[in-house]
Amino acid sequence: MSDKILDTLNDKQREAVEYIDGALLVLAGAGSGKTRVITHRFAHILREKHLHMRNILAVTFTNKAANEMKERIAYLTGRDAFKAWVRTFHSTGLLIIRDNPELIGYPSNFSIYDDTDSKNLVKTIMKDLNFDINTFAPASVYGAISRAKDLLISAGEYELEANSEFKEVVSKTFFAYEDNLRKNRAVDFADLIALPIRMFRENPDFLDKYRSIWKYIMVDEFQDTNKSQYELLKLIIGDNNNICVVGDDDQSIYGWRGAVIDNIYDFEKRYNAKVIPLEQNYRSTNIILESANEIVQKIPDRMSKRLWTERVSEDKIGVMECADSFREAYAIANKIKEEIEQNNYSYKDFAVFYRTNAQSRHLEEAMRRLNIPYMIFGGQKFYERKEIKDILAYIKLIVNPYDFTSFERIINVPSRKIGDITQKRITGYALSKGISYIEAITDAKSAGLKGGVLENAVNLGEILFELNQSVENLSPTNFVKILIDAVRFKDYISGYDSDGLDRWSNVEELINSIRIFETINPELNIADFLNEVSLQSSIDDMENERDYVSLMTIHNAKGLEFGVVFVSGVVNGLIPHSSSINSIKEMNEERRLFYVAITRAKDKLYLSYPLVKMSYGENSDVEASEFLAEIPEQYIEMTVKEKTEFYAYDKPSVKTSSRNSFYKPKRETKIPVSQKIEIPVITSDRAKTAKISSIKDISVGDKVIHGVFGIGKVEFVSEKMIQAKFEDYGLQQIGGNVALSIQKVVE
DNA sequence: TAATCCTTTCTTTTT
DNA sequence: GAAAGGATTA
Repeated sequence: MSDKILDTLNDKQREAVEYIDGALLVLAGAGSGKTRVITHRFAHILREKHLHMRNILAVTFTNKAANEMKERIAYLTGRDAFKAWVRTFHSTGLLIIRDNPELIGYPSNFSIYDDTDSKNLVKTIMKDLNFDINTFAPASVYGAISRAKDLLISAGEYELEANSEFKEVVSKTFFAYEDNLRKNRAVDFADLIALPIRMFRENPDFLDKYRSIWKYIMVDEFQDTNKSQYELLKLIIGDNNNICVVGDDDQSIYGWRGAVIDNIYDFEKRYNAKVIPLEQNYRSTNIILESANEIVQKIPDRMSKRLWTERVSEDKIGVMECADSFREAYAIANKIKEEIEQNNYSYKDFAVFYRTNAQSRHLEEAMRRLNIPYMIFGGQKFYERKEIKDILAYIKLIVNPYDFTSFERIINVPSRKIGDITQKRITGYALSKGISYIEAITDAKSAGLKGGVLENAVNLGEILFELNQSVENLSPTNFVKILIDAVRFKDYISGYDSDGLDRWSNVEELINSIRIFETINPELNIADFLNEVSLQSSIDDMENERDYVSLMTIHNAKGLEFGVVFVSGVVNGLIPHSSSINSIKEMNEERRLFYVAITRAKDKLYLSYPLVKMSYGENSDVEASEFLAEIPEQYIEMTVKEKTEFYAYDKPSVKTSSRNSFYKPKRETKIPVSQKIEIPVITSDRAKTAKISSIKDISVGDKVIHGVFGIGKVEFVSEKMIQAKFEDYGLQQIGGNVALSIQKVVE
């Protein structure tokens, strides 16, 4: 009889799946089917041991991976895997804290600070402590604090080893930072792991509860766990040796975030684990795989494993030497078009990787001009856009009125004529009385505010108070709509700058995602939505239905695969990055990073590099990455080779910034005359639009453009609103400040 | 005292 | 080429 759990596996995979009791280390090379091993093993254990879904804990690094695993498990078991404990480390930690926050003295409505929030807090603290922000960057101080927390080092312990000026600054900031997190009733990312550890250590009963639930444990991407994550695991494991970790030391690329490869070696010894290497790669061709092997084999102390593949191909690795990164982007875009025409690929089969987010701009521009649908993952993430963070800060403050960082963020947004000095009055008042910021704003008179400023403050306080009372009662969508309306966010955002329309459409997208959240989780409120978004990662919302080219950093690409992969900016200074050249350890990580990039490719790989790179707004000459020379010559084919001797004209830009938009001649941009690649002249990639000053400028029959709905035709106009029919969204009513949300399309 | 404009600084990667 | 700090204006 056929068995879909075991039959489709190769010998090694099957061995790993069937090795149920005792510790197991699966050394899973790139593309060797590790997700398959985890999901099949999950299903197999359930069946063999007659367990409930909740009895197995599987930890991954992204929500996307978790969701895919749940789907696979559902398919394999024929059971509802929605409740399966397949989660990220951080969301597992959050769940444990939420289970009983009183154990660490937190209320149930605590806030979660993301990196930006935490950095802001550090900065405020450093200013308060009179530290020079120019000498000691708040970002690196926060980095030091969070690395310490990942190592489970407390502020007190850090202080003992603070033997430099920088470390002393960190130490003092660290104390205040922890103190402030508590006062703000907030936890940061590191706390999501560190606090559960504390809860478990201090409350054995609490730990026992989880130990009795989780009878089997699996961890994905184990090479990327840091000290605290490993500690948390050790606590959960206890005497139960039924733990399986899956990892690949060659793909460890998060050392800078505190990940320790040594965890793998330690695991093997500590638990006397059986080691099963998975060496057959099902993803890449022999040429791609052998080239990748060349890159990492120079790293000493690797765990022994040599990947092999049955996929033999004639296709060499395409190398593209381009005049500058602008032309590089066009070369890539053109190559994508060419591949699609010749080889029946669709856009989904392509990905372009880069080392730094800043590199995405040229690529984006090239994709747009050549009409290639694309999606950028990471970088300026949706939830990190200013307007979105502002609204989320409002919600955070309403849910947790003691949250200073959120208070500080929104107190003068939109402008309420409350500057630094007035703000300090309010915070001073709140702290001296021990009351929440919402109470302090509402009682701003006692804080010493007067006149219009006082009125503004009190008004805001009342809005926030009302909403605070309604967190449980209002549906998330209504909650956020009322909020946005009450603080006149639309008027503010629309008059913001020339991007006002874009920004407002982001806000509408936020409302939309809240609506979706509400539909999926009808019983949850806006506070639950906050928890969800704080832990979302950049590739989580990757969808399968639409056809587009994926653009992302190499770090974001881990775990993914594409038919054709482009790695751009393969120059010394980016890959390997200039900040790594002085450290052997970091150089090895750069190697692994390049290895990860290469091994994402199934059929074809292109490596491209510019001869001139823009940095600090200045052009400088660069050379091809030293790693490139390590790829065997017979595997390489030079597909594009441009020269840089000829300089023609300044490159045009699709979008000019609203400020400083006057023409400023820059250093000549190098564009060779003998150029095969065509830059299309685009008259307009958007409809030409004209701003209107009031609703009176619109009449029935006009074509209009709306940030979210796109282009539509006006069918009805009244004094206060218009109705228009949109291509994708049908008939929509637009009210409020119509002049700001709509523009006329000029034929 | 807040908002605006101009100058300076700085860019790795992210759950 | 953007974001953030500092000086200037209102």
